[in-house]
Amino acid sequence: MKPCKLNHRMESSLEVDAQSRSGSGCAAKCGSERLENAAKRRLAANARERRRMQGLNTAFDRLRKVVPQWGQDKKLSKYETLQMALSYIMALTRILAEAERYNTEKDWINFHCEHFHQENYPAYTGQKVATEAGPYAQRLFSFQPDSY
DNA sequence: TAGGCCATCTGGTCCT
DNA sequence: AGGACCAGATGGCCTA
Repeated sequence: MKPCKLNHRMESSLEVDAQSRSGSGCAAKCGSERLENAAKRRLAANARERRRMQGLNTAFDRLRKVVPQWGQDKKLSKYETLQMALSYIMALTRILAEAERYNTEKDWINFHCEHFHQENYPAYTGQKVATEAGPYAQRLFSFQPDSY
């Protein structure tokens, strides 16, 4: 949980709001009720936003689990996860396309078993496929992510 | 210590 | 009106 500096900012802005309203006819009680309701709405919105972001993070975690992450002891960042998912999907799409070009299932499986190893994958973000990895890996992971 | 990544708060906009 | 979504701001934590 983060410290509540921002809450202090919120409180002060609400104070300004309340002061501007209560100056004329509005009773002090009315002003304080408005202030209280505004604060409650804000807190509720904050809680909703927290839940929403937690849901998003859960989705990222699920995506991390299905995306290749060989030997990466460190967890992929959100950006890296998206880039890797994109590369992975494109690679699988290519594999399916290749399958149509091979006559027998056995030929196709043999072809991919020979080349489908970790060293043929670039490590997710922006790394170019090493030329030594061979034409298969280059075809498989030709995608280059945009730079920031 | 700087830079990257992240969680949270916040106000604005859009949608129902 | 209220909720969902988004982007900007801010500050904490971690690592090179």
